[in-house]
Amino acid sequence: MRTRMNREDRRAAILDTAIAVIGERGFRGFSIRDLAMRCAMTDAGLLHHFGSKTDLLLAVLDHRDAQDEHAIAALFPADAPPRTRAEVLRVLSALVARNAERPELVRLYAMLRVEALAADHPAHRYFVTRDRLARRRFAELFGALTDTPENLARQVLAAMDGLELQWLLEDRAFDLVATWNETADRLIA
Amino acid sequence: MRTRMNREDRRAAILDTAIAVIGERGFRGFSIRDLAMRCAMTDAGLLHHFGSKTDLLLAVLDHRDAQDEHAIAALFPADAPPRTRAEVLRVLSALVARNAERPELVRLYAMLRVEALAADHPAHRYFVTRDRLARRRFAELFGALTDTPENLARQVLAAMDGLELQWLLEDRAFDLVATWNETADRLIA
DNA sequence: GTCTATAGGTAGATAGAC
DNA sequence: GTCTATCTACCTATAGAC
Repeated sequence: MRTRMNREDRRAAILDTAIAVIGERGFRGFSIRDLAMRCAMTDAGLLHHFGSKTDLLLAVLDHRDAQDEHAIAALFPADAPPRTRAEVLRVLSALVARNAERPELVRLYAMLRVEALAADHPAHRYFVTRDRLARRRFAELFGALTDTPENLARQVLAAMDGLELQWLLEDRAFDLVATWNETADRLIA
Repeated sequence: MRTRMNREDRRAAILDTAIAVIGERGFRGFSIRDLAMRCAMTDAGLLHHFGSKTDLLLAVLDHRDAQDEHAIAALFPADAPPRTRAEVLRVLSALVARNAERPELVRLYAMLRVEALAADHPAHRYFVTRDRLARRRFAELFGALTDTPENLARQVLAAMDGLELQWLLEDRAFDLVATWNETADRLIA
């Protein structure tokens, strides 16, 4: 007796499982068949919803971006007001705290970002654009704090990503947010 | 007219090419056949030297460790003398400078470290052990500078790895060593 | 919307000739 | 030591039944 799902719910369920599977094995390392089994379907059934493996990957990334849009926009308002150091630290801490609640997502992006270094990877363009945007947003955030905001943005992003990966490597054995707050306090003048 | 190689030279040549190929596609993403072609051999010929794909990966890691042993030992002497802040910064800078000359190696380790998050990855144990050792060495290095050296070690390692990955993502468009020196100066009290 | 069946390709690994 | 040939297994994707 299987529960019937409508198109939207089924797609959403597949995408959620795909986040975990791709995060574990990478885009190249996972198979449609394996993902389909975890969704209690056949591979053909799954491909009915997403035409190809590549389309599935891009759908995962789009899906996540749509979900995160509001939260990100709230932290980085378009009118970009000048910020005090305390405000900046609070924004960064909130970002990390958000990620600390979504380890599968942190893992997905860590995996794909490295895999997508290869120019022929289907997510290569996506990550080039995404990282450029992240650097720009961070540089704007730091505009009032230093005369080389691009440089600081690079270092802060690197430290943040590095610490999140370390947190996964150590099986989340330390307090990510507390440790990040310490790093940020040292890194930002 | 092909150049004949003896066993040692052939193995070394394969391992060098494997560093590049695995760094580009990951362990799961590359094929023995592709690697063999880049070495101007067949897959069967290559497997004569390394019994299996997994054995090849472990041979790559062993090979690198043997090559790096001396350089690392010189930077982290076993008698572990107390260090001044300036000495510590110099050691870290030397480590990063060394990596800046070996981008294929940085990429290999970045790729494998993420891939090997999965417990069934053939290099999983290797990286668990390796990261623990790195944290211990760094903590020893920071012993005289702070009363929470393990905590600082984690943050410095994370920032270093994160910046090296950023450097690859941006196609080495910034000066890795200079940027790292700036980060380290801020991070280490 | 999900299935079975299958096409068509590529993978890792082995056997045996040279 | 390297080759050709081959085995077995798995992959993505499609066609068509229900």
